[in-house]
Amino acid sequence: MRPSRRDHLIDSALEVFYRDGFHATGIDKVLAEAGVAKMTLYNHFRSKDELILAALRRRDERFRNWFMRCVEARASDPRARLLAAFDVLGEWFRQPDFSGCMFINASAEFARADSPIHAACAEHKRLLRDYVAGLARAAGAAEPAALARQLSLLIEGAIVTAHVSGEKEAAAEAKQVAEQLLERELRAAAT
Amino acid sequence: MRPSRRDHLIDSALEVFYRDGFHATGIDKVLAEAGVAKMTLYNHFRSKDELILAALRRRDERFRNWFMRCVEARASDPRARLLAAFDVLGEWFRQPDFSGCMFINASAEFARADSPIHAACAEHKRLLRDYVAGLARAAGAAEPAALARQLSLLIEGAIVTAHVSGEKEAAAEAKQVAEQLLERELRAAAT
DNA sequence: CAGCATATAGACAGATCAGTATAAGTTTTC
DNA sequence: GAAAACTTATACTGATCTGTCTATATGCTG
Repeated sequence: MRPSRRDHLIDSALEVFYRDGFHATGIDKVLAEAGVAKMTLYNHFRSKDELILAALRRRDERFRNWFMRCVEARASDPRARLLAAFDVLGEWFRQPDFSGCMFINASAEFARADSPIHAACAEHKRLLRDYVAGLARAAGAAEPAALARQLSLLIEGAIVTAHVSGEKEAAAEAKQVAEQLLERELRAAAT
Repeated sequence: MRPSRRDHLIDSALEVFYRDGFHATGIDKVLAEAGVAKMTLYNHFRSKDELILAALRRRDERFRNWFMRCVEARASDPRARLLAAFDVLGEWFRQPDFSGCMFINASAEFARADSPIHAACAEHKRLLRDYVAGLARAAGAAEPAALARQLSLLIEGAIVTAHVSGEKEAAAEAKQVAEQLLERELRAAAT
């Protein structure tokens, strides 16, 4: 039992839900993709929603790891890393299976703020912004939290624009704005 | 035939699809909401997807009208109007039935770029950005198209943040960034 | 009033949905 | 190697899905 059935099930769910959406995807499609029996699924998860939650948790872990690794491989200086984040976004947008942010998509389908799925999406966004805030602090920003909120607006905007309008260059445009923000913020911190 | 059945059907579809999502909403729920027979629906629309398209078209028309009216009521100077747009966003986010941008939500559920529904969403975003570009041009921006793309990134980012994370203040934060962009862009145009 | 377009309710098709039940088979573990 | 835990296939529930069919009723128009 190396790649446990449970793990494999989550991976298949992740792929299918990201590609085709949550409500549009039936349990049977996930099972076929995973090559696993239905009872196995319901042995490991109470319901479809719990499987969705597990898939989102895995996506959060994988995506943030991938993102941070890429950022840190591209630059070592914290200021440069803040800008490199937008280059990584551009790389993501150009991946052939790019289909927007899975958490924005999930929030669209589970719109009630009290849904556990929606809450998981908000949590993902919070963690990503915390990472940006950490870089901003390391870069010596006067107000790292405020800068992180501003940069995150640009990040979310670029993701949406890349997905809805297919404009992969949104990452580069967001980067230009980010440069202005950084310049001003670090100038302010220097005084 | 004053408020025609067709119109009423589109209005009901608009409301229910926006509130509950597209795939999660059955035709029967729309019919119950509209108080209309099923055959009437299929007399006016080929399929559920065509009804969704009609609802999105109406939403596009209504939303853009509402948005532009609000912006123009809040300020008369083009530069001030560009900033007022973010105040209008904040007003939108605080509406009790706010559930994100219907077009971002639709793009999440209909992710394939070749879907007519997805295309309608891209078109809506294009039209909204064109409006911003018009204001930017009137404000005397050196590069109104580029400024509009940047401001649109902030708009989309604010919408997503307000919906996913429930942070209605995202509009005000985006406005602060917009002020910096405007200052620089109009300074550049003055030289 | 006659005629025509449209709307109605309701049943129906056939597919798919999430989730359960059962009984046989396979692994793991002790 | 036997017991315990897990996985399998298949069938089944009962609900819901989109879309069709029919037969009746309503309302507008000439």
